[in-house]
Amino acid sequence: MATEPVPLDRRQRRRLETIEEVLDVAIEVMAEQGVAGLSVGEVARRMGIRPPSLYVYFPSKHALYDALFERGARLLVTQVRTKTADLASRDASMEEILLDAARVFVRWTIEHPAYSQLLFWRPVPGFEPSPSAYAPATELVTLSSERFAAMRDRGLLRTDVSLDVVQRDWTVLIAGVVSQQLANAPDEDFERGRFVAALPAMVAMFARYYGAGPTSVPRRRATRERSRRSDR
Amino acid sequence: MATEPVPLDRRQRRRLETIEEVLDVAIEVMAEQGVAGLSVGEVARRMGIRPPSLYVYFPSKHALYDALFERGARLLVTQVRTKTADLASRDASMEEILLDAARVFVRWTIEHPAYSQLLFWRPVPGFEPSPSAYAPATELVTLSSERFAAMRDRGLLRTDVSLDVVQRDWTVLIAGVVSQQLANAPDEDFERGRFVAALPAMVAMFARYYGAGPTSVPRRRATRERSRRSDR
DNA sequence: GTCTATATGACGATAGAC
DNA sequence: GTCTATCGTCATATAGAC
Repeated sequence: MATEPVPLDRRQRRRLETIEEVLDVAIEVMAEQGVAGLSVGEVARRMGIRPPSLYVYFPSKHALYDALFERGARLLVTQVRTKTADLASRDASMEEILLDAARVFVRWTIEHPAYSQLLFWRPVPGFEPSPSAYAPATELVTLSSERFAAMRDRGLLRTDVSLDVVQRDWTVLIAGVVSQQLANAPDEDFERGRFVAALPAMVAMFARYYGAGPTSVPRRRATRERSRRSDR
Repeated sequence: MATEPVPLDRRQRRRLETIEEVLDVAIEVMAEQGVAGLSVGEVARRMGIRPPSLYVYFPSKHALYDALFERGARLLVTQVRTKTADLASRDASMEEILLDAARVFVRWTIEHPAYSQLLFWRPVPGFEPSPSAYAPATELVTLSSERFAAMRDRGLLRTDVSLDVVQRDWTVLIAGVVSQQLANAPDEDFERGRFVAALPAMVAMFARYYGAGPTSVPRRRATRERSRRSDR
């Protein structure tokens, strides 16, 4: 008798589809106009609807940014989970594991510059992601930290440095490559990127510095800071 | 007899002072509202004048950004020239020289986040610095390259890698520290910055990798890229 | 050089009819 | 859920009097 057994779900699904479309178009606009150049009116225009209609799905522009932030982080997490090779099973070197992970990560950021700017820079004055939107971004750090913990368990990592420090320095390295590429040569793709090309060397110096074993760390010298008069 | 021997210069000087004030206030606004949040009206408001008056000094908002870009680069160049210790005279190590230079550079960026975002990121959709505004920024690269060239001459640098590559990787490293600090912990100053604290280690791994001598590069292994199925 | 006045338009967001 | 209409605000930029 009921021709539509779940009419509510149908409507909800339609709603979700529209939301996805809004996000797709928003990313498109951001890629062209810059992250801060996103405008509700422009999104509506491209979707063929009027600006007020968007407010049915997003109560404010900030909410739109928030959803974009969360979706970006989710997409990147998925990419890292999916595309990173499971090198733990084989006896891969630290350098192999890290270069693989770095390539997957950096590739995504270069192919999704709009998301990356939103995720890794601070281009929107008033905007800070909500805790729920930030959650998947935290997962990225967790993933990376677990990888380092696993490497330490396998004896690939120096044991005289905390995992937090290793993790921090690793993010600095990756952020440097991404930042330089997106800021100075945003039109180059992953294969041609001049700063992406620095990845192997960066990973090599990192692995040589933080890797365990006598060959990788020949002379363990303290790297504490010195006070120097010249630096103000 | 002539009480004002150079009245034209006086007027010109007054004009230059006003321009300087505009730039000061503009930086102030950018620091609070974000680089993209700069508005001509807000600058005028804080100066106690009307927006049209600003157009006497800057024909457009882009021209204002351009002047800010140039001034930022000039300030940074001056800082690097002035504050960097002349370690070439003494027989300083590569690590000492680089850590000193890095600290001077990074300190300035942390203490001038608005300039830094304008200089090193791309926060303003339509804006690209004019060639003349870009000139002092180029000088920064030249300065750094000359430093590496000097180190090579003194036998501190590996000779099997081009200076361009060394220079590129160095910028990646510094950009990583600055980018992470400004994006993730913009409220921390230079001394307390958690990513600034990564500098000694980053410099150490760089020096160990690119420094000359048998102790710094124990096992010269090729770091060519491998094609791997997992990376898309 | 500074002002008033204004052109011109975009923006985010809301009210209320359908 | 979508629309028209509109509010209120802000923006960049220009014209022309003083």
